[in-house]
Amino acid sequence: MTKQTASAAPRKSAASGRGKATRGPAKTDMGGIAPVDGSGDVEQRIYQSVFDGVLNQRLPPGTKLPEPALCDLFGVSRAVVRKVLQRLEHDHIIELRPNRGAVIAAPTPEETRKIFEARRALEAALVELAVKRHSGKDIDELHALLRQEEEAMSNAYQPAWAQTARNFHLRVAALGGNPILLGYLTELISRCSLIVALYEPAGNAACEHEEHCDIVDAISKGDAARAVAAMNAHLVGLEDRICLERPSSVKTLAQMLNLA
Amino acid sequence: MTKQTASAAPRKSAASGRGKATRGPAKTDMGGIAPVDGSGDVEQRIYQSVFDGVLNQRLPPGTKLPEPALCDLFGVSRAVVRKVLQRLEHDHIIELRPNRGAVIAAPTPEETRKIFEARRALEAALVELAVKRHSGKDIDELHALLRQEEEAMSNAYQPAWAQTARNFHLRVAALGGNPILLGYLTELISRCSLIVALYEPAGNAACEHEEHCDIVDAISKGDAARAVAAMNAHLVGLEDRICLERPSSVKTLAQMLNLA
DNA sequence: GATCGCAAAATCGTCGACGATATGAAGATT
DNA sequence: AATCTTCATATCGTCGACGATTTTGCGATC
Repeated sequence: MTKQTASAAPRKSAASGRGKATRGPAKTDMGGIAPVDGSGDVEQRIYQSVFDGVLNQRLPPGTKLPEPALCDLFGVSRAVVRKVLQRLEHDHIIELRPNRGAVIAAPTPEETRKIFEARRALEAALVELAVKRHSGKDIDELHALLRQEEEAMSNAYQPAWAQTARNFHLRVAALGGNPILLGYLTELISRCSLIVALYEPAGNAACEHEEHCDIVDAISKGDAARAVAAMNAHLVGLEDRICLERPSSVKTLAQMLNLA
Repeated sequence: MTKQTASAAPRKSAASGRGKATRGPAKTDMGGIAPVDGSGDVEQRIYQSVFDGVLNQRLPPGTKLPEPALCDLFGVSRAVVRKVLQRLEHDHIIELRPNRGAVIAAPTPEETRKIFEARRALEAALVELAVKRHSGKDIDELHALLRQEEEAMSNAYQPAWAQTARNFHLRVAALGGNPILLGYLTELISRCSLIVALYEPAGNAACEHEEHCDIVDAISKGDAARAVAAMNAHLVGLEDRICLERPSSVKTLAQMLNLA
C-alpha cells in the first residue's frame, strides 16, 4: 500500500487554514469514488482514490469528475482538487478539457499500441541494465515476488493479482538502477493497467506468471539477450491478449456515446 | 468581448476577470527573466521565459523564483503562476520545496549521468524505429536541418546552435513514430540542454555536426545497427565532453552556498 | 565580540467569491 | 412536429484575502 506515484520525495503540503472537513454527500454521479482511509495527506488520498476507482472499473472512461463534487467528497477547497487533477492529467489518467471539466481518459486502440511499443522499448533497456547490475540478493527478492504472485493467483481476485504483477515489473525495472527510466516506466505501467482494466482482465494469470519466471531465470543467469527477448515476448503476448479479447465491445460504444 | 480565443491545442485558458495588467517593477533579484513578446497565452509565456532564462544562463541553479515577483512581472494572479510552477517542477526545470518556494534545479553529477543514460536508451530505441519507418522525404528534411546546423555553426552564437541541435534530435526521434517516447525524450533533451548550459557550452559544434551527419547517413542507408551505434557514440561523446570540461567549477561552489 | 532568542517581514498554502463559458431545457417559429 | 432561439443552470478560470510557516533583522545576554 505504498505510494506508487513515481515521485517519492517532494509531495508534501502543509494543511493550514481552518479545517472544515465535513460537508454534504455527493450529489452527482460517479459512485465509484472511495474516499479510502482518512490517513495521510489529502492530495495523495484523492489521487489514489481516482486511480483505484479506474483500476477497479468503478470509473469507466468518459466519467466526469466535477470539481465541486470532489471538493464535497474530500472536504477540501477547489485549489487542492485542481492541483490533483492537473497531476492526474499529466499521468494520462484523466483528460482535462478547457472549460469543460475532467473525464476519465479513454485510450484509443492506436494509443494503446503506442503505449505498449513504448513500454517494450523501456523495459528492454531496463532489463538489459538489470542483467548487468543485479546482485544475488536481488534475485532472491524477485523469487519472493514470484511466490507472492502464485499466492495471489489462487485468490482469483483480479486487482490483487494485477498489483503483484505491477510490483514484479517495477522491481525488475528498479534493478536497472536508473530512476528516470524507472519513473517513465511507472507512468506507462499505470496507463497499461488502466487499459487492462478497460478491456477486461480475463486473467491469464497463469501464463503471465510463467513468463515472469522465464525473465527472472534469464536475469539470474546473466543472459542479457534472452532476458530482453523474454521480456519482449511477455509484453507482446500481453498486448495481443488484450487487443484480441475485446476489439470493440459495448464499453467502447458507451465511450462514444459519452464523447459525442 | 471577443478575447482572442485562438485555441491551438490543449494548453488554453480563458482570461476572465478584470485585467489589472500593470504593476510596479520587480523588487527582488532574478534579473534574468525576459517577459518576451506579449503574444500568445500567458502560461506558455511564463514557462518559456523561465526556460529561456535557464538556457541562456541568466538564471543559474539555485535562483529563487518567488511567486509574487512573477505575478508582478506578468500581471497575473498567483493561481496561474502556481500552475506554471507545477509544470516546471514536473519537467525538472525547477525544484518546489514545500513552504520554501521554487528554485532553479541544480542537477548533480550523479543525476547527470542517469539522465544521459536514459537519453541513450530512448534515442537508441527511437533511432531503431526511425530506420524502419522513415521515408525518402524524411531524409531530405534531415539534410535540410543539417544545412541549418552549418549555418548556425558559423554564427558562433551558442543558444542558436543549441536550438538547431535540439531540433535535429527531436526530428530524428519523431521519425520513430511514437509520440510517447518522443515526449519522454523531449523532456530529457530539455534537461540535457539545461545541464549543457550549466557546465558551459564550449561549443564543440563542428564535431557534433559531423556525428549528426553520420547518424543521418546510417538511417538513410537503412543500417539500424550502425545508426544506433552512431547515436550512442554521439551521446557518449557529448557526455564526456561535458563532464570532463567542468568536473567541479566555481558554479558548483556557488550552488553549495545557495543550498547550504 | 560572538551567540542566542525574539519579533517583524516575506512567502507559501488554502479558501471563498466573482465573472465567463459550456451545457441543458423550455419556448417560439417555420 | 421538428428546428432554431433564448434563457437558466452547472461548472470552470481567475482573483484577492487570510492564516501558517519560514526566513531575516535586531537586540539582549554571556
